[in-house]
Amino acid sequence: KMQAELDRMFKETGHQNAYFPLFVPKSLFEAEEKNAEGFAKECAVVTHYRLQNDPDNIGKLRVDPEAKLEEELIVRPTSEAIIWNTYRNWIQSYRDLPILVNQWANVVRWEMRTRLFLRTAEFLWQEGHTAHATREEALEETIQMNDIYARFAEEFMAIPVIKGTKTESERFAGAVETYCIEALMQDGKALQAGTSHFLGQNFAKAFDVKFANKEGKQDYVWATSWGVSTRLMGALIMTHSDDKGLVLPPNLAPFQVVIVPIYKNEEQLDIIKAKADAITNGLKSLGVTCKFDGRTTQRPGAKFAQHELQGVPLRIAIGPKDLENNTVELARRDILSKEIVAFDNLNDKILELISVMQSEMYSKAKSFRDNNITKVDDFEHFKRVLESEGGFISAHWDGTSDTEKQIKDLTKATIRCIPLDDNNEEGKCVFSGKHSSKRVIFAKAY
RNA sequence: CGGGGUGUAGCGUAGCCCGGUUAUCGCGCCGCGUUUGGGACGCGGAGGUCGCAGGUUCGAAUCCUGCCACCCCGACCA
Repeated sequence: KMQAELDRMFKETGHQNAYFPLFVPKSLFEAEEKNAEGFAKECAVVTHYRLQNDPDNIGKLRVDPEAKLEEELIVRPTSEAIIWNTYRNWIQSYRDLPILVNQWANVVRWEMRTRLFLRTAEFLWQEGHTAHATREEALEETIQMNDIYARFAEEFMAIPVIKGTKTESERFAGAVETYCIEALMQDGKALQAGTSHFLGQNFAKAFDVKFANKEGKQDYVWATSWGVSTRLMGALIMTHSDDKGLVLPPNLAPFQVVIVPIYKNEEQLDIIKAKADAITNGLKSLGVTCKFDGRTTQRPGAKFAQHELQGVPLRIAIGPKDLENNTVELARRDILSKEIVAFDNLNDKILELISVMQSEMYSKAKSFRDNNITKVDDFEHFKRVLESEGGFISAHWDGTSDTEKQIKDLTKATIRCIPLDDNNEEGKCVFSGKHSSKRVIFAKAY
């Protein structure tokens, strides 16, 4: 569902999907130096292409030492290199531009330590790679895509985010500027939820991608790349879940409504089934997805618990009492409330709740986030906040990497982003006391 | 790589210090019956190289040695 919604948003803004190879020859990977250096420490590398029976260990296989590749293949940690190597062949003239391509692909980053959903060695993501004739157009694209990520996070995932740019030390390797959306998890730690990079002409120069502009002069193309990953699933879980399990916003739930029958005999089950069919069909025509949990192998209580665990937004229970009174029991997953609803009002009630739940989940997350942004003006306070409630810290920074690093070494907090809002405010750096023209967002991050 | 910890049935575990019946308990699984408005109950049943290898011993899940795997913390993480 997340993939489908994002894909739709990409297509609405003129992008098309493509797919590029998983393996990147080492020589291509090396071409953009900063990018290569940034990822070098976490690359899986293919060195051989064949296994054979191990003569010393019957029944086991070993790597055939004879089958060594002449050039190692890097399992893509990101696809700039292989894509720009391809774009070189696609672009000669400004008439070939822009190229607006996205790919859904798995990538591998051999992290020293992984963290489920948030930093897995292999993950699924989408990576957009665009090529433009002008700096302005590329920058506009970078910002547009960051805005799309923010909209997706807020409107579909019900996760409030802060849009901003990264500091130099947190920037994507090879980028001129990295835009990002930053979210705050329930435990007070920050999560980078998406990034959009303005690559300038760095990759075009590294891969020699030139085009003839309108004046007939050769120029390097301007580039962007942008991505979100299965990490968003971690964000979803860590923003909304409670002790009973997942809480899915209605806009993302695979099924928005589940119907659980409660019955004493086959006869009752048949009647309930007929009602459930009517409800399901009625909801379908209203664009609401609904399934009937008719399993005879589980009792109602077990089904309730399971659907809560899986985060189904709304649950309808229909039992003997409801058949008598022409009602159903309707339960909300987000606040765990239940009410009896007249069968005839059900559709209206469900439509209303779906929209209420979507917006309430967002406002709940937003007020949590807002209540956990602390304005801080001295370093002792800065440390105290980090040690207690955590969250985002809005503080002045003198703009130097040195200060940023010292703060990180002392507190483990990093600058999550320089917000794009226009709250420019003169002040003094929370660490060095030097001049600052804007507050930035610090936090401990995943 | 450094520090700490754990390996016993599909999952979670007791037993280990202090060696000794047929390896404990719960969940789950299978069968039959009764049940069904919040994770059912009763009866019956299946399921085990106690991580691996070696050693000590009359006897090892338990003691010793080596190895392997996994987990947590840290370093790393555009």
